[in-house]
Amino acid sequence: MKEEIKKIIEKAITKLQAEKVFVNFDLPEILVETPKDNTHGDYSTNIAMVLSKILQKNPNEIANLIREKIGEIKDNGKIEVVGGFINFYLSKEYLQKQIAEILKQKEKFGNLKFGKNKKINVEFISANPTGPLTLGNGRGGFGGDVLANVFIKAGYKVTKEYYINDTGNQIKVLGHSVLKDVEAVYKGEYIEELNKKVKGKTVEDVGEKASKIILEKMIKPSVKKMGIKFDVWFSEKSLYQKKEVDKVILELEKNNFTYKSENAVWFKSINIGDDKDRVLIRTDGIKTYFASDLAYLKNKFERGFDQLFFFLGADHHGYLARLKAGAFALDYDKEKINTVVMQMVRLFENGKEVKMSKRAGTYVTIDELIDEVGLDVARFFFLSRTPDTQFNFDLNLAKEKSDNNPVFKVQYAYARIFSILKKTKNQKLNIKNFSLLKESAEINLIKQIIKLPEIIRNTAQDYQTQRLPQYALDLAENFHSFMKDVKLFRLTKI
RNA sequence: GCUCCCGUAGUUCAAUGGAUAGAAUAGAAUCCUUCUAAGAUUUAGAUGUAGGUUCGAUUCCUACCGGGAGCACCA
Repeated sequence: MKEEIKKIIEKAITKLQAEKVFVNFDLPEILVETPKDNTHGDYSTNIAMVLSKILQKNPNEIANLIREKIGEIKDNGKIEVVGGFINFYLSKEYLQKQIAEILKQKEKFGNLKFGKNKKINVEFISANPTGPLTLGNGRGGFGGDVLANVFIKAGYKVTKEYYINDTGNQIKVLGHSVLKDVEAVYKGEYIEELNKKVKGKTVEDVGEKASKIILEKMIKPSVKKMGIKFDVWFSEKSLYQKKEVDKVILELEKNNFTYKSENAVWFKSINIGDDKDRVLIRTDGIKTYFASDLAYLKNKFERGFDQLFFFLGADHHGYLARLKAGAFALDYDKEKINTVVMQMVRLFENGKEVKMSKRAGTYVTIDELIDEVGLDVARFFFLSRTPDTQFNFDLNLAKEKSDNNPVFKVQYAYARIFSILKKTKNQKLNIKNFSLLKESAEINLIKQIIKLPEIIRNTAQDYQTQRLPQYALDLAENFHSFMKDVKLFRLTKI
């Protein structure tokens, strides 16, 4: 609808130019928006204000000229000019038709062609297999999952991917921790259990075995519990086994992006977007995580993705520059790399901050949270705020609040809808006459429902996933109002 | 010192450069006691400070104040 309005306005302006009412100018982009206040119409454009400078005319005058040229549009109730805005109102007939259309489309309603079937890789969580998933992973997990789902709905081909750092220093550290020797770092009950269970010849061996158990018995079940399904679990170790790390270092050498200094091999990234050079092979011969990250990046590009998304914690925000430099040096398009940086989740207890640390063993796991408040509450809780702002999490408050949490309003609406569907299951309903949908509660509900495609589109563009819980809440509220005002079964005895 | 994020009702959060800054929750008032719940309506209450750009700034720019994160041959 928005697009149609844009075209209509464009046509009107072009006509006015042809008639020499307007001078010729390059048409600026026409913004059609949904006003916050619905008395200002269902759609609205500020084009007249934008043009007032170019045309040296009063916005209201311009708006009226355009309004006249537009004439009447089918499906439109009325078009009004107010204070320079041109406001469009949808007619009841148009709205009623939308319901018929939705019933035809069923769950395909809201599917867009926006993504043009482009391939997107969304990597999220990717927590090291050295301990359980915590609240911070909850934020990245739900956020990544939902954004990936939005992309799917918007018409992209999406791969949800988890990168497992199953080799290297962290694994060695885990080994020490499980053996409880002097170099032990990680603490917690699970370490105690692994200490009893895992035996191995070397520290690395112990670490690797332990990390496999953590991945299979802790992380994967947590992910499942979160309602997330990954398409690919990608192992870092496999990159070494297939010599992809060596290959990528060779390629950088060939492209003249490496040098040796103090017996270490460096990636010359300082002049291509990064603020310093990065080590690829340390003096002791060990390749850094960044080296395998580049191999992984190359691997993703080779799989033919059009866009790569990384969900990063704020503590990794500097990572983007490094990755882009890597892509550039490897002759890939660095613009295909996108990151969503999630600010930190800080844990509070009784108003005081508790530093979360896997190493110190002070953290709240995502399992604990879900057990405590339920999956819906947890998901809704994390998703309802923008990734840009830090998240102060008070478990006591979350528990307390769960009784009057907005999510229950949404669940209640779902329950009521389900109940209606159950009641009508055995009745043969012949739904044809949509013109009966004319009460204001009905009209408002329809207007809310048909916002979905726009929500999907906007979110696919700006990644602000908090829009979705908000939409669900608005929809639930409209539905409750509707249930209050319209007695669905008033003619049948229940 | 440099880089990034954030300062909005009592609280938790919204607001593609637009119209009277929206919700939720807590507060006040009224209704409902249910088509399975925790439902509906009304009401009061906020943009850190100082400039700038703009017809118009919560949004963009600058400075300052405050909170957080990062600046390793760790990830």
